[in-house]
Amino acid sequence: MRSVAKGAAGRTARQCRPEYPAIAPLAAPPAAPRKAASSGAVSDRALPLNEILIGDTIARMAALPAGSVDLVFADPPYNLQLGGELKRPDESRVDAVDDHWDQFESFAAYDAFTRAWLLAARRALKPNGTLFVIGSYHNIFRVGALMQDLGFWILNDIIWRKANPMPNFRGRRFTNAHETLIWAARSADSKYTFNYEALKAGNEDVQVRSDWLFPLCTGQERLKDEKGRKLHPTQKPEALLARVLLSSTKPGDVVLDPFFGSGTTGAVAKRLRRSFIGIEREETYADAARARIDAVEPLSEEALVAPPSAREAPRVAFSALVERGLVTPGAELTDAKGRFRAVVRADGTISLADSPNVGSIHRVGALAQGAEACNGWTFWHVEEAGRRHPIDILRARLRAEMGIAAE
Amino acid sequence: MRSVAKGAAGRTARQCRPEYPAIAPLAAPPAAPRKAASSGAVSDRALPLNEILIGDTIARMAALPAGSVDLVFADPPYNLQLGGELKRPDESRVDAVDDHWDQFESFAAYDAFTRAWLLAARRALKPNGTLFVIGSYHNIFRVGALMQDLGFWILNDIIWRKANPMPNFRGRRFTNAHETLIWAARSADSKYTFNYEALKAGNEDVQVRSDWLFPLCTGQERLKDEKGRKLHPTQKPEALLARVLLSSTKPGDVVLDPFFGSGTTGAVAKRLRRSFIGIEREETYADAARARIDAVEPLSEEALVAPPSAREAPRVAFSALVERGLVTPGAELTDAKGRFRAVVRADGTISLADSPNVGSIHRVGALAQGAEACNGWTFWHVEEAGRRHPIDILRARLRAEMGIAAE
DNA sequence: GGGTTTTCTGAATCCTCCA
DNA sequence: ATGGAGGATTCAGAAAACC
Repeated sequence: MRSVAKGAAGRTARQCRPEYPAIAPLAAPPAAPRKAASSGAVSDRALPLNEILIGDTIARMAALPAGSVDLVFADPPYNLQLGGELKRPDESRVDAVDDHWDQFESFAAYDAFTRAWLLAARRALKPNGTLFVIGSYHNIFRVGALMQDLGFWILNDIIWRKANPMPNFRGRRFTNAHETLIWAARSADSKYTFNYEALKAGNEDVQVRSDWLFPLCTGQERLKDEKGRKLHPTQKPEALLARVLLSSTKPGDVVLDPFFGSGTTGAVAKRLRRSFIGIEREETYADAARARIDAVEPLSEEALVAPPSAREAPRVAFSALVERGLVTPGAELTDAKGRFRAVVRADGTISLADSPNVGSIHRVGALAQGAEACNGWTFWHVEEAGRRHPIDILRARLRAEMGIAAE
Repeated sequence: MRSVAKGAAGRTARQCRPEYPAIAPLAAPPAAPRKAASSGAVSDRALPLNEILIGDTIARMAALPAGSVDLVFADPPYNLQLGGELKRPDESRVDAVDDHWDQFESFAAYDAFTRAWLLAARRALKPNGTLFVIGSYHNIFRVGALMQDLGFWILNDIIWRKANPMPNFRGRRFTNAHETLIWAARSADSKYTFNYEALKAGNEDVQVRSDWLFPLCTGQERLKDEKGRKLHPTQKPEALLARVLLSSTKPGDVVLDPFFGSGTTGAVAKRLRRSFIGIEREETYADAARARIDAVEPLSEEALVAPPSAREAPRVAFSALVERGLVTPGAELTDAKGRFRAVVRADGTISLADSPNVGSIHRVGALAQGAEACNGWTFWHVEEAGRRHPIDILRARLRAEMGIAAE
C-alpha cells in the first residue's frame, strides 16, 4: 500500500486509499433464468427498451406498464439554493448549477414533485425491484423521508466519497466531499437482487461497505458540447453506475432512469448487458446520450458470468448426500477438534453420541455446543484418508457431480 | 417556476423559508458573545452547567433559558423498524408491523417527537449557535427534513466512516459502515463558529472533508456494567465528539446534549474545557456518566490555545504602517512579477503609476488587474534588500511590535 | 518528442464589519 | 436594515502550455 506511516493517528484525508476500489468486471449469473427482456409477456412487449423517452418524467413513467422494471436509478434535481456567485481565491468564477430545472419555489413544491415521481417509479417497479436515488444534503433527507412514507423499504444508504471534490473556498464549512445514495426495495417483503458473492469476490474477498470511493466524472469521460464546455452540469461517473448495476441487477434486467441527463445509466447498462429505459425532458441531452450509448460496445457474456454463488446454489439437503452415497449411514461426524461426535442416520438426520438427541446436522450441532444455532455444514467434519474435512466439502462434491455451475 | 436571473439568484434561498411554520418564541438574548459561560448575565446564572438533568428531554430543555447554549449535540433514539418490534417514541407498542397504516402511524409519531425536541433545542440555542444530530438511515432522513422545515440551515452532512463496522451477517446488503451527522446553524444568517484554521492545521494542512474516519467505541473506552456487559448500546467514540467540539465551539462554550446516555459529550467537553448540560431519562446512565466525567482531567489551557487565525487577527490599516514608518510615503509598490507599479502616499492611499487612479491598496490593486476585487496585502510587494516581499509582511511586523498575538 | 510547469475546473446552499 | 468596502479564501486531477 502506501508509505504514509505518519504517526498512529492518521487523519482523514491522507488516509483515504488513493487507489479506487476495483469493480469486479463480473457480477451476475447467466442471463437465462430471468427472461424478462426476452419473454413474450404482453407487458414486456410494450416496454420501450433501450430508448430515450422525451418529456415529463412523471407522465412518461405513468405510461409504462406497471410492475415492469427491475431497477430504477434516479438522479433528481437537488434543489440547490445558491446565493450570489462564488469565486475561487484566484478570483475565477465557479460555474454553478443554476439551471432552471433545479429551481423550486419552496420545500413544499419540491416535496410534491418528489412524491409524484417516487410514486410513478414505484408503480413501474416489479414487486421485487429496487430503487436507487442519489442526492446531497440539500434534498436527500426530504427524498428519504418521502420514500419511507410511500412504503419503500430502505436497504442501505450509501456514500459516494469523492476522491477529488471541489474545495470549500471560503473556509466556512467542511469540504463537501460526498454524495448520498439511498437504496430501497419496493416494499419490506421484496425478494430483491443483491449480488453479494460477486461484489465480495471483486473486493478482495471482503464485503463491500456502504462507503464507496470514486473520482468525479472528468477528463475524456466527461461529455463536452461543440464549444468544449461540459455538456451536462451533473454528469455522474460511469464507475458509480457500474457498481450500482452490478450490485442490484442481473444481465438482461431492465433499468429505468427517470432523469436520464447525459445517459450514463444507459451507457453502463449497455456495456453490462442490461436493458434501459431513459426519460429526459431536454432534447439536447437526449441527443448527446443517444450518440454516447451508440458508441458503447457491450462486454462479452463471459465477462459477465458470475463466480459460483453459494447463496444461489440450489439447496442440497444432507439427506441427498446420504442418498447419493457421499456419506454412508453409520459414519461418524466430529467437530473440528474431535470433541463432539455424532452418527449419520439413513434418513439424513444425525444422532449425538452419548445422548438421545437426534436431528438435523444444524440442530444437533447447536445442541452439542449448547448454542442457539449452528451451521452444520461447517461444524461437522468427516475423516477421509486420515484427515478431517468439513462436510461442506462433500456438498461441494455433490454439486460438482450434478454439473451445477452457478445458479 | 421562476426565472432567476444571475444577480438576483442570491435571494432564492431566502425566499424558500418564509412559508415554514413559525418557530417557537425565542427571546434570543444577544448573549454576551464569547465569554457566555463566565459572564454574570442573568440567563447564564440560571444555566445548570456541567450537570446532568434527569427527566423528559423536551420538558427539561423548555425549562432552560432561551438562547443560552452555543452548541447542541444530539444522538436521538431511532426505535423504528428494528428487530420486528416497533415502538412509538412514548414506548407504547405498535401492533402490526406490516400494516401500512400502522407504519405510517409510527412514522408520524416519530416525526412529532422529533419535531418537538428539535424545537426545544432551537429555542435553547443562541442565535449564532449550531446543532449536530447523529443518526442512521432509519431516522436521519426524517430528522434532516424536519430540521429544514423548522428553519435550521444545514451547513454540512458529515459521514462517520467506521473503521471497524459490524459486518452484514446475512450477506443481503452492503456492510452498514457509517453513520450520518447533520450540522446546521440555527438559521441561515447565523454567524456560527467554525475553527477552520485549527482543523486544517491538524489535518496536514488540507481542509477537513465531510467524511471522517474513526473506529467504534470499544476496549477500555467502552463503559461496562457490573457484569462486564456494555453499559449503553450506542456509546459514541470520544474521538468523534472531540472533532465535533473542536470544530464548532471555543473553550468555555456551553454544549447541550439532550440525549446524554453514557455521557461521552460531557466527558469530552470537560477534557476540552467546554461546559456541558446533559439531559437523560435513565438514572442508571446518568450515574455512570457522572462517575465517568468526574474522572476526566481537563487538558491544559495551553493545549487548547487556538492557532493564529488571520480571520480573527486585529485589523491593521495600511495607513498605520505609513504612520509608524514601516513604509515611507513615496515608496514604490509592485505586484509579485513587477508588472504593475504604485506609489505610497502620506495618507495611506496609493496611486497607480501612469494613471490618475488613487485609492486603497485593495481598490487600486483591483483596478490595476481589471479585477472586481483584490487583497492588497498579498497583491502589493515592496523591495527590501533586493528581494520582493508582500506588504502583508510589514503588517505582521507591526502587529508583532504592538504586542498583539492573534487574540 | 519528452519532461516540467501552468492553467483550468468540479451539484456550492462559501464573509464581515462599519457607517 | 442596507450598502459599500476591507480583505480572507482551494484540492486533486487532467489538460494545455512551455521548455
